[in-house]
Amino acid sequence: MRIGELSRETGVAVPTIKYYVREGLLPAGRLTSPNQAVYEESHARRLRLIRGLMEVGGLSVAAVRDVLAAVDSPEPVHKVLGAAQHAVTPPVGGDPEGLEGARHAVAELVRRRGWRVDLGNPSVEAMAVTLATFRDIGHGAFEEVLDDYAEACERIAHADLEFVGRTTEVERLVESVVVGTVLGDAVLAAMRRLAHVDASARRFGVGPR
Amino acid sequence: MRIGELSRETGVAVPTIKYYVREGLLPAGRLTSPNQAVYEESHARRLRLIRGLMEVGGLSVAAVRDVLAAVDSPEPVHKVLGAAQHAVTPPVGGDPEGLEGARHAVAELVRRRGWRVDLGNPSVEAMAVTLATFRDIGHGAFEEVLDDYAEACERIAHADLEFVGRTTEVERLVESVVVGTVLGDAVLAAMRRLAHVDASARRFGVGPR
DNA sequence: AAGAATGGATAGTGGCACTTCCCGCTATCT
DNA sequence: AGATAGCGGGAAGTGCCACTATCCATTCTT
Repeated sequence: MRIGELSRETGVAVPTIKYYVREGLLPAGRLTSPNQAVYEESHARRLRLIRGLMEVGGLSVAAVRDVLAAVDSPEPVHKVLGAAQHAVTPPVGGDPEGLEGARHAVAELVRRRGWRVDLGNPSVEAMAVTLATFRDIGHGAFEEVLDDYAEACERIAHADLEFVGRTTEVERLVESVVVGTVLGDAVLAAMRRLAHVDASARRFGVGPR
Repeated sequence: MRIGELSRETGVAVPTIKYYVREGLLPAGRLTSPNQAVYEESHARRLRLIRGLMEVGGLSVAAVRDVLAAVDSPEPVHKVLGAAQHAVTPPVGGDPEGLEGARHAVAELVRRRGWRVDLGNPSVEAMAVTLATFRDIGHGAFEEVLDDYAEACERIAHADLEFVGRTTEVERLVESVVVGTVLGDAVLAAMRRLAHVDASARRFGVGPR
């Protein structure tokens, strides 16, 4: 496959493909002469993965690079999970007012649920920052739903692990972890909105049906 | 309060505050003379809300404007929910290969769960695009977990409605809907990651404890 | 009285994800 | 064999976004 075909195949413009190669997201094609190269089906697959992570997952080029590095690394799955999460968790913004208290609330939650989670985990901090923001803007009562969220998340995590375990091709198991992590967020967010609409319709008796 | 104090109070630079006023995110201060204005505590609260939506919720200035318009509108709560969701749902990117089939999968899910959701809802389309992307990159098996996700989301939506119902100040009820929708996503994503780490630790027997 | 701060407006900045342009070469059509 | 299209590689440019800097005349603070 030449670059033009790759472009047609995936819907990604040729200069964009070149850009991704320069940025280290996509391996270069195999040169057959000083200015001709061939691309394999694996390039097309990788390219679709890149676009999915960016367009649906909302990742930046830099984040995609980190995530793909995790996918390609020979680490065991649970280490890759950590690396992928680290790459995906956006660098936390400024630190809000009640951050210390929010950190404590997260630690308490982790303890209550008996989660085997290191409190240095970036998601712990991300959650603390979010809870602190809830407090700052006067909606600290949100913390009362945390346990409901936690139970829901336990169920989701269990299902996610099942899904990953079902992946037949072992060499793409790590990829399915990463994809499930990133794109799963998008599905979850969309589905939560649908559930909101439904719950709201039931309570206020409006909408279809 | 003058603009300098407002800036110190909220940690937002003075030119940035002026920018938000120009962009219609923040009402202007009340002029006491041609070049002096006073700001109330409400401005500080609104400013913190803006920063929270942007930094934690990841919304653009334009999205924040739309969300705040919903907050300020005199519509009933369930209408505001729809408007807020519309404002928050990022315009869907390109349409992937198997979009039609994915749309069908979403419609089936909605039918199965008996959700009172209009299939024209932007979140339906967002979810279809995401599922189509899963298929495109060879992880269509993800759809097998949709029902687990759905049950988890029903629980979450129920808890969210409870939370909103507990809001005592009626005039900020709509705000709590919007905040819960936007920042709740961030909490949910972070918590799902923590649950992943825990589930992975249990299955592979690593990590703390 | 003097220095700092303000409202309002215009222009400029830095980061990001491309996109354009160019060169000399190669593949393909006729 | 010649014409035409496509290619690899690199440098520069584009458009958008969220600010940020500068300016001026006025007003507040000390």
